[in-house]
Amino acid sequence: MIDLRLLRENRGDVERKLKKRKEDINLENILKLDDERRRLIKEVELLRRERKLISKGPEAREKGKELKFRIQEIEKNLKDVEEKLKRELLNIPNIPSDYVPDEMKIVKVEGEIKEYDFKVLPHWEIGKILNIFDFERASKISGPRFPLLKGYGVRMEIALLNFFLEENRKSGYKEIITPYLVKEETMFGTGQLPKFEVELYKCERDNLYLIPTAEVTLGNLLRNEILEEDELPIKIQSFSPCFRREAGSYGKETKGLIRNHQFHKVELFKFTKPEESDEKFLSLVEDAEKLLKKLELPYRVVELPADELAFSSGRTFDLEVWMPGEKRWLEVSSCSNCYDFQARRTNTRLRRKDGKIEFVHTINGSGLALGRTMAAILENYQNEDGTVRVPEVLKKYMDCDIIKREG
RNA sequence: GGAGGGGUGGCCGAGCGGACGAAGGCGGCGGUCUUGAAAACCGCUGUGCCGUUUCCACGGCACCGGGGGUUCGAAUCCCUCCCCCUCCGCCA
Repeated sequence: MIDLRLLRENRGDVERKLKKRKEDINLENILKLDDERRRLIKEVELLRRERKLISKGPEAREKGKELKFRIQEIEKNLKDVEEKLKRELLNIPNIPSDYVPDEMKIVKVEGEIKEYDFKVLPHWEIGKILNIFDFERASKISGPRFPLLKGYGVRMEIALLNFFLEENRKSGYKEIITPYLVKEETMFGTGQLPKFEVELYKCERDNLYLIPTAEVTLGNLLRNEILEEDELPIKIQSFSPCFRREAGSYGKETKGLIRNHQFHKVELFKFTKPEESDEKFLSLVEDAEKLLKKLELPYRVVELPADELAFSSGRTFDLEVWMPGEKRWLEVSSCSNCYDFQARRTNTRLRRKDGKIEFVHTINGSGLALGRTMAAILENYQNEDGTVRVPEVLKKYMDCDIIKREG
Protein backbone atom coordinates (compact mmCIF):
# COMPACT_ATOMS: atom_id res chain seq x y z
CA MET A 1 0.00 0.00 0.00
CA ILE A 2 1.36 3.37 -0.86
CA ASP A 3 1.73 6.06 1.77
CA LEU A 4 -1.22 8.42 1.75
CA ARG A 5 0.74 11.20 3.35
CA LEU A 6 3.50 10.85 0.78
CA LEU A 7 0.91 10.95 -1.94
CA ARG A 8 -0.72 14.03 -0.43
CA GLU A 9 2.55 15.88 -0.07
CA ASN A 10 4.46 14.74 -3.16
CA ARG A 11 1.69 14.05 -5.55
CA GLY A 12 3.59 15.03 -8.68
CA ASP A 13 6.50 12.78 -7.90
CA VAL A 14 4.35 9.77 -7.04
CA GLU A 15 2.24 10.26 -10.12
CA ARG A 16 5.25 10.52 -12.41
CA LYS A 17 6.78 7.31 -11.07
CA LEU A 18 3.57 5.33 -11.16
CA LYS A 19 3.04 6.40 -14.74
CA LYS A 20 6.08 4.37 -15.72
CA ARG A 21 4.12 1.24 -14.96
CA LYS A 22 1.91 2.10 -17.91
CA GLU A 23 -1.21 1.27 -16.01
CA ASP A 24 -4.25 3.39 -15.66
CA ILE A 25 -4.04 4.73 -12.15
CA ASN A 26 -6.39 7.29 -10.72
CA LEU A 27 -4.94 9.29 -7.85
CA GLU A 28 -7.39 12.15 -8.19
CA ASN A 29 -10.19 10.17 -6.65
CA ILE A 30 -8.03 9.01 -3.76
CA LEU A 31 -7.05 12.53 -2.82
CA LYS A 32 -10.63 13.64 -3.01
CA LEU A 33 -11.73 10.84 -0.72
CA ASP A 34 -8.89 11.64 1.64
CA ASP A 35 -9.95 15.28 1.90
CA GLU A 36 -13.48 14.21 2.56
CA ARG A 37 -12.33 11.76 5.16
CA ARG A 38 -10.33 14.34 7.06
CA ARG A 39 -13.19 16.80 6.95
CA LEU A 40 -15.56 14.27 8.45
CA ILE A 41 -13.08 13.26 11.13
CA LYS A 42 -12.78 16.84 12.31
CA GLU A 43 -16.52 17.18 12.41
CA VAL A 44 -17.24 13.98 14.29
CA GLU A 45 -14.44 14.49 16.78
CA LEU A 46 -15.81 17.87 17.71
CA LEU A 47 -19.21 16.38 18.42
CA ARG A 48 -17.79 13.48 20.36
CA ARG A 49 -15.87 15.93 22.48
CA GLU A 50 -19.05 17.82 23.20
CA ARG A 51 -20.83 14.64 24.15
CA LYS A 52 -18.05 13.77 26.53
CA LEU A 53 -18.17 17.17 28.18
CA ILE A 54 -21.89 17.18 28.85
CA SER A 55 -22.12 13.53 29.80
CA LYS A 56 -21.44 14.36 33.43
CA GLY A 57 -23.84 17.25 33.63
CA PRO A 58 -27.62 17.43 33.98
CA GLU A 59 -28.21 17.91 30.23
CA ALA A 60 -26.73 14.53 29.36
CA ARG A 61 -30.08 12.98 28.57
CA GLU A 62 -31.84 15.50 26.35
CA LYS A 63 -28.87 17.07 24.63
CA GLY A 64 -27.06 13.77 24.37
CA LYS A 65 -29.85 12.31 22.37
CA GLU A 66 -29.56 14.98 19.73
CA LEU A 67 -25.79 14.63 19.59
CA LYS A 68 -26.14 10.90 19.22
CA PHE A 69 -28.08 11.21 15.98
CA ARG A 70 -25.72 13.75 14.51
CA ILE A 71 -22.71 11.66 15.41
CA GLN A 72 -24.23 8.51 14.00
CA GLU A 73 -24.92 10.16 10.71
CA ILE A 74 -21.40 11.49 10.27
CA GLU A 75 -19.91 8.19 11.39
CA LYS A 76 -21.89 6.45 8.72
CA ASN A 77 -20.59 8.81 6.05
CA LEU A 78 -17.07 8.53 7.37
CA LYS A 79 -17.15 4.76 7.31
CA ASP A 80 -18.41 4.84 3.79
CA VAL A 81 -15.65 7.19 2.64
CA GLU A 82 -12.98 5.21 4.46
CA GLU A 83 -14.08 2.00 2.81
CA LYS A 84 -13.97 3.55 -0.62
CA LEU A 85 -10.58 5.05 0.08
CA LYS A 86 -9.17 1.77 1.30
CA ARG A 87 -10.51 -0.06 -1.72
CA GLU A 88 -8.84 2.43 -4.05
CA LEU A 89 -5.61 2.37 -2.12
CA LEU A 90 -5.36 -1.42 -2.15
CA ASN A 91 -5.50 -1.34 -5.93
CA ILE A 92 -2.53 0.99 -6.37
CA PRO A 93 0.70 -0.88 -7.14
CA ASN A 94 4.03 -0.09 -5.57
CA ILE A 95 5.98 2.95 -6.69
CA PRO A 96 8.97 1.94 -8.86
CA SER A 97 12.21 2.94 -7.18
CA ASP A 98 14.55 5.50 -8.70
CA TYR A 99 16.90 2.70 -9.75
CA VAL A 100 14.40 1.13 -12.11
CA PRO A 101 15.64 1.36 -15.73
CA ASP A 102 13.54 2.51 -18.67
CA GLU A 103 13.89 -0.78 -20.41
CA MET A 104 15.07 -4.23 -19.47
CA LYS A 105 18.71 -4.03 -18.50
CA ILE A 106 21.14 -6.92 -18.64
CA VAL A 107 23.13 -6.50 -15.45
CA LYS A 108 25.57 -9.32 -16.12
CA VAL A 109 26.10 -12.65 -17.81
CA GLU A 110 27.89 -15.40 -15.90
CA GLY A 111 29.16 -18.84 -16.75
CA GLU A 112 30.08 -20.47 -19.97
CA ILE A 113 27.59 -21.33 -22.69
CA LYS A 114 28.91 -24.63 -23.97
CA GLU A 115 29.15 -25.74 -27.58
CA TYR A 116 27.64 -29.13 -28.32
CA ASP A 117 28.73 -31.27 -31.26
CA PHE A 118 25.45 -33.16 -31.32
CA LYS A 119 21.80 -32.21 -31.54
CA VAL A 120 20.81 -30.85 -28.16
CA LEU A 121 17.35 -31.66 -26.91
CA PRO A 122 14.86 -29.68 -24.87
CA HIS A 123 14.38 -30.98 -21.33
CA TRP A 124 10.97 -32.57 -21.93
CA GLU A 125 12.47 -34.83 -24.56
CA ILE A 126 15.39 -35.71 -22.36
CA GLY A 127 12.92 -36.50 -19.60
CA LYS A 128 11.01 -38.76 -21.93
CA ILE A 129 14.16 -40.65 -22.91
CA LEU A 130 15.17 -41.01 -19.26
CA ASN A 131 11.65 -41.92 -18.17
CA ILE A 132 11.68 -39.47 -15.30
CA PHE A 133 8.48 -37.52 -16.11
CA ASP A 134 4.99 -38.72 -16.88
CA PHE A 135 2.90 -35.77 -17.97
CA GLU A 136 0.26 -37.95 -19.60
CA ARG A 137 -0.64 -39.67 -16.37
CA ALA A 138 -0.43 -36.40 -14.45
CA SER A 139 -2.96 -35.06 -16.88
CA LYS A 140 -5.16 -38.12 -16.44
CA ILE A 141 -5.19 -37.57 -12.68
CA SER A 142 -5.34 -33.79 -12.45
CA GLY A 143 -5.63 -32.25 -15.88
CA PRO A 144 -3.04 -30.55 -18.05
CA ARG A 145 0.11 -28.91 -16.78
CA PHE A 146 0.69 -30.74 -13.57
CA PRO A 147 4.05 -32.34 -12.89
CA LEU A 148 4.66 -36.00 -12.22
CA LEU A 149 8.19 -37.10 -11.48
CA LYS A 150 9.60 -40.59 -11.20
CA GLY A 151 12.83 -42.21 -10.13
CA TYR A 152 15.80 -39.98 -10.94
CA GLY A 153 13.40 -37.08 -11.41
CA VAL A 154 12.31 -37.34 -7.81
CA ARG A 155 15.86 -37.84 -6.65
CA MET A 156 17.02 -34.72 -8.42
CA GLU A 157 14.11 -32.69 -7.07
CA ILE A 158 14.92 -33.75 -3.51
CA ALA A 159 18.64 -33.33 -4.11
CA LEU A 160 18.12 -29.76 -5.32
CA LEU A 161 15.90 -29.06 -2.34
CA ASN A 162 18.54 -30.26 0.09
CA PHE A 163 21.28 -28.45 -1.75
CA PHE A 164 19.36 -25.17 -1.74
CA LEU A 165 18.38 -25.40 1.91
CA GLU A 166 21.91 -26.16 2.98
CA GLU A 167 23.53 -23.43 0.88
CA ASN A 168 20.95 -20.85 1.96
CA ARG A 169 21.45 -21.82 5.57
CA LYS A 170 25.16 -21.12 5.08
CA SER A 171 24.16 -17.70 3.73
CA GLY A 172 22.30 -17.05 6.98
CA TYR A 173 18.69 -17.89 6.15
CA LYS A 174 16.76 -19.72 8.82
CA GLU A 175 14.54 -22.40 7.39
CA ILE A 176 10.85 -22.49 8.15
CA ILE A 177 7.87 -24.37 6.75
CA THR A 178 4.58 -22.52 6.66
CA PRO A 179 0.97 -23.44 5.91
CA TYR A 180 0.09 -23.69 2.23
CA LEU A 181 -3.54 -22.67 2.61
CA VAL A 182 -4.14 -19.14 3.78
CA LYS A 183 -6.91 -16.73 4.64
CA GLU A 184 -8.07 -14.01 2.35
CA GLU A 185 -6.52 -11.22 4.42
CA THR A 186 -3.14 -12.91 4.10
CA MET A 187 -3.39 -12.62 0.32
CA PHE A 188 -4.16 -8.93 0.73
CA GLY A 189 -1.07 -8.51 2.89
CA THR A 190 1.47 -9.37 0.23
CA GLY A 191 -0.58 -7.94 -2.64
CA GLN A 192 -2.00 -10.99 -4.47
CA LEU A 193 -5.45 -9.64 -3.63
CA PRO A 194 -7.55 -7.76 -4.51
CA LYS A 195 -6.24 -7.53 -8.08
CA PHE A 196 -5.13 -11.04 -8.96
CA GLU A 197 -7.89 -13.29 -7.77
CA VAL A 198 -7.99 -15.17 -11.10
CA GLU A 199 -4.41 -16.30 -10.61
CA LEU A 200 -5.24 -18.08 -7.35
CA TYR A 201 -6.71 -21.43 -6.45
CA LYS A 202 -9.40 -21.10 -3.84
CA CYS A 203 -11.04 -23.57 -1.51
CA GLU A 204 -14.47 -22.03 -1.51
CA ARG A 205 -15.94 -24.09 1.34
CA ASP A 206 -13.38 -22.87 3.81
CA ASN A 207 -12.61 -19.55 2.20
CA LEU A 208 -8.92 -20.41 1.98
CA TYR A 209 -6.45 -19.88 -0.86
CA LEU A 210 -3.54 -22.04 -1.96
CA ILE A 211 -0.32 -20.04 -1.90
CA PRO A 212 1.26 -19.17 -5.28
CA THR A 213 4.60 -18.67 -3.51
CA ALA A 214 5.92 -18.81 0.05
CA GLU A 215 6.42 -15.06 -0.24
CA VAL A 216 2.79 -14.90 0.86
CA THR A 217 3.23 -16.73 4.13
CA LEU A 218 6.65 -15.29 4.88
CA GLY A 219 5.53 -11.75 4.20
CA ASN A 220 2.62 -12.18 6.58
CA LEU A 221 4.62 -13.95 9.24
CA LEU A 222 5.10 -10.86 11.39
CA ARG A 223 1.82 -9.17 10.58
CA ASN A 224 0.70 -6.65 13.20
CA GLU A 225 3.95 -6.95 15.06
CA ILE A 226 6.49 -4.36 16.14
CA LEU A 227 10.09 -5.57 15.95
CA GLU A 228 12.99 -4.16 17.89
CA GLU A 229 15.59 -2.38 15.79
CA ASP A 230 18.36 -4.81 16.67
CA GLU A 231 16.32 -7.88 15.66
CA LEU A 232 16.74 -6.80 12.05
CA PRO A 233 17.55 -7.93 9.47
CA ILE A 234 15.55 -11.15 9.72
CA LYS A 235 16.54 -13.67 7.05
CA ILE A 236 14.36 -16.70 6.42
CA GLN A 237 13.92 -19.33 3.74
CA SER A 238 10.97 -21.56 3.14
CA PHE A 239 10.39 -24.55 0.96
CA SER A 240 6.86 -24.83 -0.39
CA PRO A 241 4.75 -26.03 -3.24
CA CYS A 242 3.36 -23.15 -5.31
CA PHE A 243 -0.04 -23.22 -6.94
CA ARG A 244 -0.82 -20.96 -9.87
CA ARG A 245 -3.81 -20.96 -12.14
CA GLU A 246 -1.78 -19.37 -14.95
CA ALA A 247 -5.02 -18.04 -16.36
CA GLY A 248 -4.72 -16.91 -19.94
CA SER A 249 -1.27 -18.31 -20.55
CA TYR A 250 -2.32 -21.51 -22.29
CA GLY A 251 -0.53 -22.33 -25.49
CA LYS A 252 2.63 -20.44 -24.71
CA GLU A 253 5.83 -21.52 -23.09
CA THR A 254 4.11 -24.46 -21.51
CA LYS A 255 6.23 -27.42 -22.44
CA GLY A 256 7.48 -29.80 -19.78
CA LEU A 257 8.34 -28.37 -16.40
CA ILE A 258 8.14 -24.75 -17.39
CA ARG A 259 4.74 -23.33 -16.61
CA ASN A 260 2.85 -25.75 -14.46
CA HIS A 261 -0.01 -25.16 -12.06
CA GLN A 262 2.06 -26.65 -9.30
CA PHE A 263 5.78 -26.54 -8.58
CA HIS A 264 8.22 -26.48 -5.71
CA LYS A 265 10.29 -23.54 -4.72
CA VAL A 266 12.63 -22.41 -1.98
CA GLU A 267 11.92 -18.81 -1.17
CA LEU A 268 14.35 -16.37 0.38
CA PHE A 269 12.93 -13.52 2.44
CA LYS A 270 14.27 -10.60 4.45
CA PHE A 271 12.77 -8.06 6.80
CA THR A 272 15.10 -5.07 7.01
CA LYS A 273 15.46 -1.56 8.31
CA PRO A 274 14.50 0.98 5.63
CA GLU A 275 18.00 2.39 5.23
CA GLU A 276 19.43 -1.09 4.66
CA SER A 277 17.02 -2.53 2.16
CA ASP A 278 18.84 -1.54 -1.04
CA GLU A 279 22.01 -3.19 0.15
CA LYS A 280 20.24 -6.25 1.58
CA PHE A 281 18.34 -6.63 -1.66
CA LEU A 282 21.52 -6.82 -3.71
CA SER A 283 23.00 -9.35 -1.32
CA LEU A 284 19.88 -11.49 -1.61
CA VAL A 285 20.32 -11.50 -5.38
CA GLU A 286 23.90 -12.61 -4.84
CA ASP A 287 22.75 -15.37 -2.52
CA ALA A 288 20.44 -16.69 -5.23
CA GLU A 289 23.21 -16.36 -7.84
CA LYS A 290 25.53 -18.43 -5.68
CA LEU A 291 23.26 -21.41 -6.22
CA LEU A 292 23.51 -21.17 -10.00
CA LYS A 293 27.24 -20.65 -9.84
CA LYS A 294 27.71 -23.76 -7.74
CA LEU A 295 25.52 -25.74 -10.10
CA GLU A 296 27.73 -24.38 -12.89
CA LEU A 297 24.82 -23.23 -14.97
CA PRO A 298 25.26 -20.25 -17.31
CA TYR A 299 22.93 -17.45 -16.34
CA ARG A 300 22.31 -13.76 -16.60
CA VAL A 301 20.86 -11.17 -14.27
CA VAL A 302 18.36 -8.73 -15.71
CA GLU A 303 16.79 -5.72 -14.08
CA LEU A 304 13.15 -5.22 -14.96
CA PRO A 305 11.69 -1.94 -16.20
CA ALA A 306 8.75 -0.38 -14.39
CA ASP A 307 6.09 -1.81 -16.66
CA GLU A 308 7.20 -5.36 -15.89
CA LEU A 309 7.33 -5.05 -12.12
CA ALA A 310 4.98 -7.20 -10.10
CA PHE A 311 2.25 -5.35 -8.23
CA SER A 312 4.07 -5.21 -4.87
CA SER A 313 7.57 -4.74 -6.20
CA GLY A 314 9.52 -1.51 -6.27
CA ARG A 315 12.55 -3.03 -7.92
CA THR A 316 13.14 -6.48 -9.42
CA PHE A 317 16.10 -8.51 -10.66
CA ASP A 318 15.43 -11.76 -12.48
CA LEU A 319 17.92 -14.59 -12.72
CA GLU A 320 17.69 -16.33 -16.08
CA VAL A 321 19.45 -19.54 -16.89
CA TRP A 322 20.52 -20.51 -20.40
CA MET A 323 18.53 -23.36 -21.95
CA PRO A 324 20.63 -24.83 -24.78
CA GLY A 325 17.84 -27.16 -25.88
CA GLU A 326 15.52 -24.24 -26.48
CA LYS A 327 18.13 -21.60 -27.24
CA ARG A 328 16.75 -19.10 -24.81
CA TRP A 329 17.01 -17.67 -21.30
CA LEU A 330 14.63 -18.99 -18.66
CA GLU A 331 13.68 -17.25 -15.43
CA VAL A 332 14.55 -19.38 -12.40
CA SER A 333 14.44 -16.64 -9.81
CA SER A 334 12.79 -13.30 -9.37
CA CYS A 335 14.05 -11.09 -6.58
CA SER A 336 12.16 -8.02 -5.46
CA ASN A 337 12.56 -5.20 -3.02
CA CYS A 338 9.05 -4.26 -1.95
CA TYR A 339 10.28 -1.47 0.30
CA ASP A 340 7.54 -0.61 2.82
CA PHE A 341 4.69 -1.53 0.47
CA GLN A 342 3.91 -4.94 1.93
CA ALA A 343 4.79 -3.85 5.46
CA ARG A 344 2.06 -1.21 5.27
CA ARG A 345 -0.45 -3.80 4.21
CA THR A 346 0.61 -6.27 6.86
CA ASN A 347 1.32 -3.60 9.47
CA THR A 348 4.80 -4.92 10.20
CA ARG A 349 6.88 -2.30 11.96
CA LEU A 350 10.06 -1.66 13.85
CA ARG A 351 10.75 0.33 16.96
CA ARG A 352 13.89 2.43 16.87
CA LYS A 353 16.16 2.72 19.86
CA ASP A 354 14.70 6.19 20.50
CA GLY A 355 11.14 4.80 20.48
CA LYS A 356 10.12 5.97 17.01
CA ILE A 357 8.07 3.48 15.06
CA GLU A 358 8.39 2.87 11.31
CA PHE A 359 7.43 0.29 8.73
CA VAL A 360 10.04 -2.33 7.89
CA HIS A 361 11.10 -3.16 4.35
CA THR A 362 10.54 -6.58 2.80
CA ILE A 363 12.65 -8.35 0.21
CA ASN A 364 11.89 -11.64 -1.47
CA GLY A 365 13.46 -13.87 -4.07
CA SER A 366 13.48 -17.44 -5.26
CA GLY A 367 16.38 -19.50 -4.17
CA LEU A 368 15.41 -21.25 -6.46
CA ALA A 369 12.44 -22.70 -8.35
CA LEU A 370 13.08 -26.45 -8.33
CA GLY A 371 11.35 -27.63 -11.53
CA ARG A 372 12.92 -25.02 -13.74
CA THR A 373 16.33 -25.57 -12.27
CA MET A 374 15.99 -29.28 -12.98
CA ALA A 375 14.97 -28.50 -16.53
CA ALA A 376 18.10 -26.34 -16.89
CA ILE A 377 20.33 -29.09 -15.54
CA LEU A 378 18.86 -31.64 -17.93
CA GLU A 379 19.53 -29.39 -20.90
CA ASN A 380 22.95 -28.15 -19.89
CA TYR A 381 24.31 -31.48 -18.70
CA GLN A 382 22.97 -33.71 -21.45
CA ASN A 383 25.14 -36.18 -23.37
CA GLU A 384 24.76 -37.37 -26.92
CA ASP A 385 23.56 -40.81 -25.80
CA GLY A 386 20.64 -39.33 -23.87
CA THR A 387 22.18 -39.64 -20.44
CA VAL A 388 22.67 -36.62 -18.17
CA ARG A 389 25.66 -35.91 -15.99
CA VAL A 390 24.98 -34.89 -12.40
CA PRO A 391 26.41 -31.48 -11.41
CA GLU A 392 29.35 -31.85 -9.05
CA VAL A 393 27.62 -30.27 -6.06
CA LEU A 394 24.57 -32.50 -6.42
CA LYS A 395 26.43 -35.79 -6.49
CA LYS A 396 26.47 -36.24 -2.76
CA TYR A 397 22.75 -35.53 -2.54
CA MET A 398 21.86 -37.84 -5.44
CA ASP A 399 24.38 -40.47 -4.59
CA CYS A 400 25.24 -41.00 -8.26
CA ASP A 401 27.05 -39.12 -11.00
CA ILE A 402 25.03 -39.92 -14.09
CA ILE A 403 21.35 -40.26 -14.90
CA LYS A 404 20.40 -43.11 -17.21
CA ARG A 405 17.12 -44.51 -18.39
CA GLU A 406 15.40 -46.71 -15.86
CA GLY A 407 12.58 -49.15 -16.49
C1' G B 1 -18.25 -33.16 13.77
C1' G B 2 -20.53 -32.63 19.14
C1' A B 3 -20.33 -30.25 24.28
C1' G B 4 -18.31 -26.62 27.36
C1' G B 5 -14.60 -22.49 28.97
C1' G B 6 -11.90 -18.23 27.59
C1' G B 7 -9.65 -13.66 24.81
C1' U B 8 -8.28 -6.71 29.07
C1' G B 9 -1.80 -2.58 28.19
C1' G B 10 5.32 -5.82 26.96
C1' C B 11 3.62 -9.98 30.51
C1' C B 12 0.29 -11.58 34.72
C1' G B 13 -4.33 -9.97 36.44
C1' A B 14 -8.79 -6.88 38.52
C1' G B 15 -13.00 -4.34 36.67
C1' C B 16 -19.03 -6.59 34.56
C1' G B 17 -23.45 0.39 32.53
C1' G B 18 -20.98 6.84 33.88
C1' A B 19 -15.80 9.00 38.09
C1' C B 20 -11.84 3.61 33.21
C1' G B 21 -6.66 4.34 28.73
C1' A B 22 -8.40 1.09 32.44
C1' A B 23 -6.74 -1.08 39.99
C1' G B 24 -2.68 -4.17 41.58
C1' G B 25 1.70 -6.87 40.42
C1' C B 26 5.91 -8.11 37.18
C1' G B 27 9.14 -6.23 33.58
C1' G B 28 11.34 -1.70 31.34
C1' C B 29 13.09 3.57 31.73
C1' G B 30 14.57 7.84 34.86
C1' G B 31 15.75 9.58 39.84
C1' U B 32 17.06 9.41 45.38
C1' C B 33 20.37 6.66 48.45
C1' U B 34 25.50 4.07 47.67
C1' U B 35 32.75 4.10 46.70
C1' G B 36 30.10 0.85 42.99
C1' A B 37 26.13 -2.58 42.71
C1' A B 38 21.86 -4.78 44.93
C1' A B 39 17.80 -3.73 48.04
C1' A B 40 14.45 0.10 49.41
C1' C B 41 11.79 4.46 48.08
C1' C B 42 9.80 8.19 44.31
C1' G B 43 8.33 9.27 39.26
C1' C B 44 7.46 7.66 34.21
C1' U B 45 5.86 3.67 30.90
C1' G B 46 0.97 1.61 24.64
C1' U B 47 -0.87 2.31 19.51
C1' G B 48 -3.54 4.77 15.61
C1' C B 49 -5.78 8.94 13.49
C1' C B 50 -6.91 14.39 13.10
C1' G B 51 -4.81 19.02 14.04
C1' U B 52 -1.08 22.95 15.91
C1' U B 53 4.33 23.66 15.54
C1' U B 54 11.05 25.56 13.27
C1' C B 55 12.76 21.35 16.25
C1' C B 56 11.81 19.63 21.34
C1' A B 57 6.89 19.08 21.61
C1' C B 58 1.62 20.17 22.38
C1' G B 59 -3.94 19.67 21.86
C1' G B 60 -8.06 16.55 20.44
C1' C B 61 -10.51 11.88 19.22
C1' A B 62 -10.39 6.68 19.16
C1' C B 63 -8.70 1.85 20.73
C1' C B 64 -10.04 -3.63 26.59
C1' G B 65 -9.73 -10.15 19.94
C1' G B 66 -12.52 -8.05 14.87
C1' G B 67 -17.24 -6.09 13.14
C1' G B 68 -22.28 -4.60 14.19
C1' G B 69 -26.28 -3.31 17.73
C1' U B 70 -28.83 -1.44 22.47
C1' U B 71 -28.09 3.25 25.46
C1' C B 72 -27.76 10.20 26.70
C1' G B 73 -23.31 7.01 28.01
C1' A B 74 -20.30 0.25 26.80
C1' A B 75 -14.15 -3.07 28.64
C1' U B 76 -18.95 -4.01 31.10
C1' C B 77 -25.50 -5.76 28.00
C1' C B 78 -27.07 -8.16 22.97
C1' C B 79 -25.77 -10.25 17.94
C1' U B 80 -22.01 -12.04 14.73
C1' C B 81 -17.19 -13.46 13.11
C1' C B 82 -12.12 -14.82 14.42
C1' C B 83 -8.64 -17.02 17.70
C1' C B 84 -7.13 -20.05 22.05
C1' C B 85 -8.14 -23.96 25.80
C1' U B 86 -10.71 -28.59 27.84
C1' C B 87 -13.63 -33.06 27.03
C1' C B 88 -15.98 -36.60 23.45
C1' G B 89 -15.93 -38.54 18.34
C1' C B 90 -13.02 -39.21 13.84
C1' C B 91 -8.22 -39.38 11.63
C1' A B 92 -2.29 -39.35 8.79
